Amino acid sequence: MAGSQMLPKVRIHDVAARAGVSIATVSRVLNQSRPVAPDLRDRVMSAALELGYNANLLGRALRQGRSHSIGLLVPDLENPFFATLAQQVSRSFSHSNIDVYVCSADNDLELEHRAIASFLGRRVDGLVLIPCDENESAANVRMASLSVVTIQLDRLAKAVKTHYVGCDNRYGMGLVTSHVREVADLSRQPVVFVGAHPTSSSGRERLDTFAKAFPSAQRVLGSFSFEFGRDAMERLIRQGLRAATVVTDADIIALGVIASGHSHGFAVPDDFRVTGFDDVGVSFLAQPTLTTVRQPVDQMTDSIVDIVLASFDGGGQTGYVVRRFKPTLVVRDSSPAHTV
Amino acid sequence: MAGSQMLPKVRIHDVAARAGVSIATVSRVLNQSRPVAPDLRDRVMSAALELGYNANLLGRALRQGRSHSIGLLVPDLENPFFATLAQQVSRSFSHSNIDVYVCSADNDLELEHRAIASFLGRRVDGLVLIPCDENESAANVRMASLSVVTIQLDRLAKAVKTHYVGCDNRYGMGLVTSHVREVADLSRQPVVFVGAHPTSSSGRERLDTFAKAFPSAQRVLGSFSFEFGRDAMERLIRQGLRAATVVTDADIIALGVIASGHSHGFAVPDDFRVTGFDDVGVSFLAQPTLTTVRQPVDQMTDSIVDIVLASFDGGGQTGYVVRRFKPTLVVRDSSPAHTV
DNA sequence: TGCGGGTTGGTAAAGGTTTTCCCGCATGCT
DNA sequence: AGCATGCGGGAAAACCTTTACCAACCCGCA
Repeated sequence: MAGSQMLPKVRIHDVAARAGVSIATVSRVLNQSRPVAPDLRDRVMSAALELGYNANLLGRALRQGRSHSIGLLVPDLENPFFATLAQQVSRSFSHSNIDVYVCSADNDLELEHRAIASFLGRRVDGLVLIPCDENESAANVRMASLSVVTIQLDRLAKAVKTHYVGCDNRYGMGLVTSHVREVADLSRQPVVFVGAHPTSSSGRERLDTFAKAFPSAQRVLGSFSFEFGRDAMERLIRQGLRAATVVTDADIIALGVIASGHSHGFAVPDDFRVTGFDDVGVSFLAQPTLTTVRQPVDQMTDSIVDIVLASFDGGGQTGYVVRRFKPTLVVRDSSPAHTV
Repeated sequence: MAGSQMLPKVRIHDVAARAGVSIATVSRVLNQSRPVAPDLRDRVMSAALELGYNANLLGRALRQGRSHSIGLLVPDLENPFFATLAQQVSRSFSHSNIDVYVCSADNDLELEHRAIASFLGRRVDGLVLIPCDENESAANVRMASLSVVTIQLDRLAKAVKTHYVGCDNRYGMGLVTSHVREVADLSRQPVVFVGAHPTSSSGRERLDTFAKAFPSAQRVLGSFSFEFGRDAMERLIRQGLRAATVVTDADIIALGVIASGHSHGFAVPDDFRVTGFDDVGVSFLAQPTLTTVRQPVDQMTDSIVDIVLASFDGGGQTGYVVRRFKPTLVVRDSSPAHTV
């Protein structure tokens, strides 16, 4: 297809021929791996330029045993929090000479397995994983960790020992429950939890903390999605709920809750107070603006770079890095601190 | 780092030794490239399984001249429309044996260049590009198109001939302007355009069509982001605007517009009517739900698969595929068809 | 029995690069 | 003048796989 324009690939051999030197010299010039006489270097440089030489990274990786790339596997790119993580991981690595390649597992264990196997087959130098499921993903994560430096991000399949970067979900949900306890007029308004089934570590930690703070509160569980938040709220209202403080464990769920509340004619925060988690970009544009827990995403992704780079140098040292960043509570209009 | 657990990579040679056959036989069994006697095949299979053999895809790609992968380069993963496209492209390819790797250019021409060069160096079999800039990205797109089958998606750098898959933006914006003309009480409410600078083809096509329909309408231009939508509306209100039909060229901008309107005490759609474009997931959860133009994303990504697969077979035929899908207008509460 | 054809296994080349090893040359020192 | 040193260049091995080519074998058939 349009094959006519496809240029024949120019190899290092061609550059060498044009410059009148050996391929070793070309390689040394291009990688600056050893000093080369100025005149030869110039000849090589201009030859490469004129031919439009583009090194075959497969050959290089095969020879060097490293591909100068890492893989990032997210459960779902349509979840804005994961999209933000992906963007930030890329950004944090953009100043190193390591390429970041993103794959989506589409919340499917089989696809997760295939994606990891492909990454390993392509010999990525590191793998950043957000496991789909706290338990079921363990085998997949283990496979990765046996071959390459592996960092679990946000979610942890704790059955397998790897590096981990995330936020302190218990602490974050603790901030929420304190806030809710302080703000909600508990004598009149019930507290309700709407969140994901605890199949991911983040979800479980948040739910656990909430349950410990409000043992008798009603809980509605589903998935990390707008739709679930909307449907859950729908159900609650149908059950007769008319006022409550609704604690969710993700902004996208909170947005669904708010939308459903509005569509039934309720006011937020007057009738329902709502809190989120993650502080994704849209949350401060929600109506009303959303109280949520902000994760220090850029610090998290920066520390991933540190771990990866450190693993290249000190390939020998043992021990896994576990970094849990403290999130912060951002109080906005959906659950105002002052009495409404 | 935790290097102790790193398993030594098992090569095809090891499998062959364990099974007592030659490496050629192992390759033939694993790829089913030629029949192998049942007993040998079983020996090879179990040997591979026991050793946990994971083929080195670099070696394979180097030899075969194809990597069984394609690259997808988006300008910005935090833009939910691009995230959705990325997810859907992955999903559409998940039934072929082609891996999709996503990269973000972070709206930066230099990063866009680097990403494409890396993809080419890794010998992807195809490249799906959403160019950052209609004009400035042309050189980058051209570089790609000279080496590999290239498909521009959503945005088109028309200076370079490639395949293109997108939606008919003029038609889509035409649906909006008809709707606005029909709905808006033009005698009282002005029509205002808030959208991105026409540096991408989609943006330009949408703006052109709007400008042709409402030549004298005010226009505020910025970037494809929540923040711009909010700031633009802020400015309009400061300038004294109290009621209008605000046409935007992206849902994320529309969300910013609505948020700003609300925060200044205005009602949507009573004071301001707002329309979006793209129909990203959040738009039907916005408050009020957002009138927008839906792109048939799954059809678009499916046709990308078709183009890529076709280019593998009929490598010879010439001509570029250009598919512009008709979008549809989705009228919701932010600009109701009935009089408010 | 001899031969041809089809099937199956192995050997080796090829794909593009980096890097080790070695050699020649020039320089500096005694 | 002679020797040690060091710098820069080239040849070739190595990375891992697929595949073209060849050899061997088995079968049936004349």
